[in-house]
Amino acid sequence: MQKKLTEEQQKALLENAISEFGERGLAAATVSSIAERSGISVGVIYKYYENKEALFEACLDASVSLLGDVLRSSVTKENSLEESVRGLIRASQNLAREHPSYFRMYHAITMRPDAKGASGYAERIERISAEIYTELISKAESEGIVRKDASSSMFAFFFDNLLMMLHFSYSCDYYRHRMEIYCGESADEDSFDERLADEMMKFLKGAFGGK
Amino acid sequence: MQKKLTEEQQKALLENAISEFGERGLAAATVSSIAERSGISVGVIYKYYENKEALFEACLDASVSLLGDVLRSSVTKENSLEESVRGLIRASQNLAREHPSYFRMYHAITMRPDAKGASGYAERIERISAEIYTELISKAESEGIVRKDASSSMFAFFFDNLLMMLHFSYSCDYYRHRMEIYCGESADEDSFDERLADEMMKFLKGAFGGK
Amino acid sequence: MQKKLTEEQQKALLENAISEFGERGLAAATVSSIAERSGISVGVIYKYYENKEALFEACLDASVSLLGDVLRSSVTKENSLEESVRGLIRASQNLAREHPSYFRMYHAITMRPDAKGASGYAERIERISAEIYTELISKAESEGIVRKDASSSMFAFFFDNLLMMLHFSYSCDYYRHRMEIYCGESADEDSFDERLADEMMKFLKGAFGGK
Amino acid sequence: MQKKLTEEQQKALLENAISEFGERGLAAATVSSIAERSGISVGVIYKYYENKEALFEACLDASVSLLGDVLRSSVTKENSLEESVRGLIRASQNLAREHPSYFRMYHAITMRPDAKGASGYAERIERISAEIYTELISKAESEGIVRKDASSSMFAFFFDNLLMMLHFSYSCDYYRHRMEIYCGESADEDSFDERLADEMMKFLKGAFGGK
DNA sequence: TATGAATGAGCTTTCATTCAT
DNA sequence: AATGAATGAAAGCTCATTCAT
Repeated sequence: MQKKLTEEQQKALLENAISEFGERGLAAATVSSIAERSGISVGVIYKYYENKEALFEACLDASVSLLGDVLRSSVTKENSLEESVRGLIRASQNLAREHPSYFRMYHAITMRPDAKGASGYAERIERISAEIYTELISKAESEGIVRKDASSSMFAFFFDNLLMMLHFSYSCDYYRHRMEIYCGESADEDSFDERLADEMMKFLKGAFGGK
Repeated sequence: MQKKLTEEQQKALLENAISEFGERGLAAATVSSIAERSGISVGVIYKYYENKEALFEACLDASVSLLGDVLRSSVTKENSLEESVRGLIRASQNLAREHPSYFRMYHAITMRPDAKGASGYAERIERISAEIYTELISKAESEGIVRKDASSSMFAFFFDNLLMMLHFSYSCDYYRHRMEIYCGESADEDSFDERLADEMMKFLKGAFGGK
Repeated sequence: MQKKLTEEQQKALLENAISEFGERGLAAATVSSIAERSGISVGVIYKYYENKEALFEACLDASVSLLGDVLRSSVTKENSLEESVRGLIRASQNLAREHPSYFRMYHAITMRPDAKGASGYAERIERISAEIYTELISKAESEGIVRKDASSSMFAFFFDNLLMMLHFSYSCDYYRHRMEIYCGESADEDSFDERLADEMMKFLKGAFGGK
Repeated sequence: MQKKLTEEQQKALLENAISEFGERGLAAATVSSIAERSGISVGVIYKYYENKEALFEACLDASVSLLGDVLRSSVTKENSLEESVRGLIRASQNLAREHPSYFRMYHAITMRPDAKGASGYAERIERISAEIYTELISKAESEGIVRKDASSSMFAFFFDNLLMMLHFSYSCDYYRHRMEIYCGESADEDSFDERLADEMMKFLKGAFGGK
């Protein structure tokens, strides 16, 4: 017995919970498995979180925060639009390789039918996206690259969709496998990520550049 | 007591199971709820499917088949490339509005970490996509619209990603909400679907047409 | 596995639950112990009763019903007031010896602080007493034995108090022991019950008859 | 951290434990709630009492002592028999209104089926009663009021029963409600207590005076 | 010596699965 | 062959008790 969960243990708890939830989903994850992974007792989890649901929410929070931080930081004022978008893609690839569970958590929410939980998170998560896209659009305008015949909001939607699928493709077994089918077996090599980023930039430039 | 589950009852079972799994996910769905929805007994489900898992797999199979059929049928030889792609988009929108659970099932697959289930399904599903894309590419070639500087496989991947997100956006609460944030609250009006299809076509034409 | 809990098993379940609750009280009683005593599985209890609380309520109902039936039947129209009261005492003694748990259940409710549970039962239980006392009072009036200087409602209260303590004295270990201290070690002999009834009649006659 | 629980803190602990046990019963009461009520830590309770059970026993002891003290003191040598009995009744009413938990504790003992706890307490408690009744009887004899045809031990038993029910009627929700049904809704007014005492005296005088 | 967080056994409840009818 | 009640393993959660500080 220890006097108190150390800072590390608390972090580990959250990290392990994210893994468990990411792997099994809210319903199938078990609190005792999370406790075991974390080397602590079941009971103590309930000292920190009211119940399994609350732990899940905390995991979402943590994931969303981290994702937000990383993605936001790749869109700096110094970079050009093109550099920013490429930075976003590369950061996504790296982050998803390192913390696949964070994205799987994200993926997991989207299954929930309830407006309360799911939609509440939608707001929270999209607020991050919004910040990023606002920045990108101002860049785009200052660089004079704005296709006039397009709905910028829908194009932003498509862009975000592509990014999101990139996240899943790098973090969920299924999507990774699918990506390999499309893009070849070299999916875990490092150069692959560069190549994919290149192609995605081409795709986006064409889409946004218009004719 | 009935002689045997009729064809209709078996179909209803699958349909209801898809709804239940689509709504709650594998873990949270209950066999007895499925039985109840279907107006049959729990016991008989176990005569047709070894266990809950097997029923789930059958639902995946059924969903994938149906989606495949519908999507394939929207890419006919008679149509031009543009007509085919637009057909794919419109069919996806309609199908997802009518049978959201089919897509949610699809979504559910992607949660599974195991190579057995997930990867097996990846093959199965992508075989369908492959057929479609083979057809599309042959159209593209015959129409002389092939951007030469692009990796066609990766561009196909991006295209499929966009389509997939379209599916989710029309079938999962979370993604629908997100789409509304991007594209406005009119998301359930009929004209909205047309408009979105238009914009998506523009996006794709730019991307594939390149400069 | 049986097709269905037989009528006997259902009765046994209730009976055993009454014993368990009577012995340990609501909080300390365990559902699995009740299942074990009854030779059935835990799960099936939840098919018959929504939860432990509901089972407890059902036990109260059953106890109260039985007590009511027995006590009511000992106050028949044919009997005189004196015979009726004595009948009530003797019936109480016998019933409490045979079904101590029924009275312990009764005793158990009285611990509950909530007006909802406890008071609701108070009404239900006292309705039974009310019927009995109404009958007794009409007998008393017809026999011309009514002390005029007394509050009949309060005297009824005292009488019921004495009867209640009689119940507890015959069904709870503590009260039995206490009765033995007062009335001698012969408390479980049969003649003792007769003697006690005699003395109680004397006590009551004095009280009600006045001087 | 304090040096040692002060006298007051120890008393408060006992007092609060009595309240908690009185309100919830042994099983439902929680040690940490008692600690919280008392402004001390859980751990220290285990320095003073081996376990929850032991604390409960100590609470019983304390309750019984207090009740004994108060009741004994209302039967003083100076008072006549009648004054003493009335004093006992009035003291019971007041005490039960002020310290309902003490009586609920007492009530709680009676639930315990074990000879160890329950019977041991019976002895302890009845020793107190014994002292009181010895005093009362000597008064009765000196006043020449002794009904010769009655078993004095059984009559004492009945008398104590009435007193006990009085205690419960003033301290437990259930019994209070029941008393209101019998004696009217005015049960919490002060004059009510007087009236009830009067009637009880009449009842007892009749019973003991006999014809 | 007091603290109060950690422990983990144990309780209630659910539900996949079985099998007597 | 279908039924649906019974089974019982397993989960979430609580709280008496311990012990590092």
